[in-house]
Amino acid sequence: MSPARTTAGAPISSIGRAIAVLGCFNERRRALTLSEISKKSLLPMSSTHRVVAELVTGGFLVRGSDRKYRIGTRMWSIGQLAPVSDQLRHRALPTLARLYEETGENITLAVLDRGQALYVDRLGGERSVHTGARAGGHLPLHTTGVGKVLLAWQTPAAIEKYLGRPLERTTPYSIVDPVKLKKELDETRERGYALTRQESTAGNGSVAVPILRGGRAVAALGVVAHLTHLDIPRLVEVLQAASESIRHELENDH
Amino acid sequence: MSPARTTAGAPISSIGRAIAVLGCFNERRRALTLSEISKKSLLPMSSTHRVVAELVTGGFLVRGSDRKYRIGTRMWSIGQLAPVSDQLRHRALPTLARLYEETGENITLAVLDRGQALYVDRLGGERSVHTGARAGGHLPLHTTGVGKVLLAWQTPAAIEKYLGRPLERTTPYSIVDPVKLKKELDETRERGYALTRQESTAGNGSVAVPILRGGRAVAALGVVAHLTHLDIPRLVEVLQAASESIRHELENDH
DNA sequence: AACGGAGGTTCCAATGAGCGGAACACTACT
DNA sequence: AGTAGTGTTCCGCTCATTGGAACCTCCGTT
Repeated sequence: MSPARTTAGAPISSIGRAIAVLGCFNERRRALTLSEISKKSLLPMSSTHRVVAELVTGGFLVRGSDRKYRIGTRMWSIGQLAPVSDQLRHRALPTLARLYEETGENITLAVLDRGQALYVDRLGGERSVHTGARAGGHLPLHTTGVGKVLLAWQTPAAIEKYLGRPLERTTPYSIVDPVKLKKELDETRERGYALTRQESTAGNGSVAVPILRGGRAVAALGVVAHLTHLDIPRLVEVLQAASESIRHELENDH
Repeated sequence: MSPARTTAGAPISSIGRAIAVLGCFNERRRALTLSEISKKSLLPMSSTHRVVAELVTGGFLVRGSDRKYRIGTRMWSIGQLAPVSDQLRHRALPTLARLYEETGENITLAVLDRGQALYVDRLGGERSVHTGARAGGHLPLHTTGVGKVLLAWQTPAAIEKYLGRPLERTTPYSIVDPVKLKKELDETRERGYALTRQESTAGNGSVAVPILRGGRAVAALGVVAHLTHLDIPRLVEVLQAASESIRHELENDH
């Protein structure tokens, strides 16, 4: 009897293990030692060692001079072929860059993916604050500006469905009460943009606007900044202009 | 005896097969049917079916309504964690966007990766011409502007090594004679930028400049456009300014 | 309606690739 | 020298993986 196959109930295939290993990496832990991978993936060391070695051979992992493993260029390269709102990203990028120049703060572009906000692009690293958002990363809908926007402009049914699930708390300011969140979403829809104050990360606030098509948000555009920098009226203005501009780009020749 | 393990000499592990399947996808073929994958990967249909099914379960592949398979969001998401010139890309993006606004043409940023030009960013889709370049894609060093730049500013030894290998031809204008290419590289270094005329794709030309650090090109910045649009003096000027600007960005606070 | 072909899926017996425990290295800190 | 943490190799058992074959489901054609 082989323990690993009996522990979790469902037997895990070799490929499933490889994916599990790759899944250990995330925005917080981009470099892992073998033991860390072993712990996170719940695989025995020797199995981890073998799987990891094969992934390195395939170029999906690389081992740095610090002996830690990282996601390899090959994985990035193939990943780029995924259809992740390609149109949107291409059309929006120049506008995002302009926003970044104007504000000097983190600019984020997110879409709805599997009940979370998927950040498809993010501009502005060192000049601005550190946020949880990363291109390729997922964050909850109810704690982020772009998330609240994406949720507010969904169908009522989809909103209800989201409210029915447990709402995770990430800071003391997170809105985790379904009733309060529903009210917040209504207000967001009314005023046309969303605000957060330390609901996702301490010290930060955000403003976000939807990119609308047929009454639904196909994406959300946001600015994250330190609370003390947050000039809301100005940001709302530039964001709404940018959103309009992207909407036009999307409508042109397509 | 299992044929698949004896055909190619080296036995291929389950994980290796999965990687081979994912490797079937490329810029030309972003959506594949099961049979196409089977043919390309040289795996029997039933094996392909199983491997693909597991990759779908893991979110590394998705099946569209056209029944074709595509790279999944999960793969993109994890791939984003790969350290692909992160600093460079973040710092350069606003400058790339400005270049795009100014020229309206394809702007590319590439680095050297495994003896090829790896496009780490590309701006400007529909407004401009169609090129072979794609963020995440690899192209030969000797047929592209950014490639010639990356090669020209390597060590003499690295250049000789490259010249020793067979040079692939992609258009009738490609330079595939090592002697001519060496001369071309010398000229490139002298004048400070590279030019191509239909050497990569028919009808297109390009201008490219290096982003230098310590006498070596850490990256190359290029513009690809239809030959008739190619205002070389102007492009050289804006590219060199942009290169300078990115070089400064890279030097600041790091 | 019958045919044919291509694409896709399921089945199943055989088997060897993957499995993980154990023993072994290597380093670092004490 | 001792201990703890990390990484690597070995090896016999076994079950997941394998691929041929049968089957299914759409097509367009006859």
